[in-house]
Amino acid sequence: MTEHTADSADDESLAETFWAVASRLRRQARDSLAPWDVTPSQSRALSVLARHGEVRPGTLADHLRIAPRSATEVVDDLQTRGLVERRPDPADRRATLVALTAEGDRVSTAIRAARRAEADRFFGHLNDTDRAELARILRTLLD
Amino acid sequence: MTEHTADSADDESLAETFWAVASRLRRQARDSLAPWDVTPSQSRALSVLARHGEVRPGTLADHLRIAPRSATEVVDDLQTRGLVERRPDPADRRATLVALTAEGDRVSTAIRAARRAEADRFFGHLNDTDRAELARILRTLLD
DNA sequence: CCTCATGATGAGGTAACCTCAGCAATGCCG
DNA sequence: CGGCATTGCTGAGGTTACCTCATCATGAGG
Repeated sequence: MTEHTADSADDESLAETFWAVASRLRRQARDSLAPWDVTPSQSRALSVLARHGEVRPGTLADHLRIAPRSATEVVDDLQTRGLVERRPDPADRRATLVALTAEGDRVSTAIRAARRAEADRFFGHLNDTDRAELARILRTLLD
Repeated sequence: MTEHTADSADDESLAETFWAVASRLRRQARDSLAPWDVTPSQSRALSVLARHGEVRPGTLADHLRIAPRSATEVVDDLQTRGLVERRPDPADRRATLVALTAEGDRVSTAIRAARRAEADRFFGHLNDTDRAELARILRTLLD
């Protein structure tokens, strides 16, 4: 009936192993954000803003790969926490520009450092060779 | 004493690459479930039931690593779709046993096959050596 | 047999998304 | 240049997959 090769079963458990790693990494990422009381999606938005400077909500949505309406929501939350501000786009009166506040910049930088430390800790269990191999293999999967 | 070499930036991008792969894999998994109109969390529950036979909601929750209350919810959904049934636990009148219906068993088997095919397709882009390496390295990360 | 623990579930909440409508400003085309 | 579709944002309301806390029945130990 379900006569399959040993490779198939391996692939299935490979996916399972992959998800187990993902879940551990996700938990660690979440924990590392705790000190700033910022959710993962807010943190993603902050990092886009840090990388790209002021952008319109729609552009932010593109970078985050979410619907424009959802970007509005994330910006609302960040604005409530005083981490970003909205100002009119001088080039288009329909549009709004979202920019980090000084506090937002500070928090974003701190989170970036924490994220790096977290990745160090997580992937630091591998030796240099394995880390390079993992990076190479993962990139292969992204073609 | 995580004395590490100057690879911090690499580790960060390694995490990013990992998440990019994860998101691609997740999307493929979601698509492969579409024919059965079953959500990912329902599919996880079905697979636990297929593996373990009839279990109590609480046990199901343990396997899924969710709160017992949330397991009740998943079971409700699956029951509405006719994929599982509840029956009283003869050993404890407080408890309920959740079991796959015939239809649930059929769907669960089909999903398992689809999942295997999906994993084949996804990790099939790697040669045997890389696949083995990936599996080994991921397992290393799970200590 | 009385109390505490356990199993399930109702009620209600949250994060992070979504679509669809509506409004204002813009860009283009004849 | 006037009309009209398009673009940018956001209100309203929905979904998924979780959560906690309270409640109620049953079970188990002293």
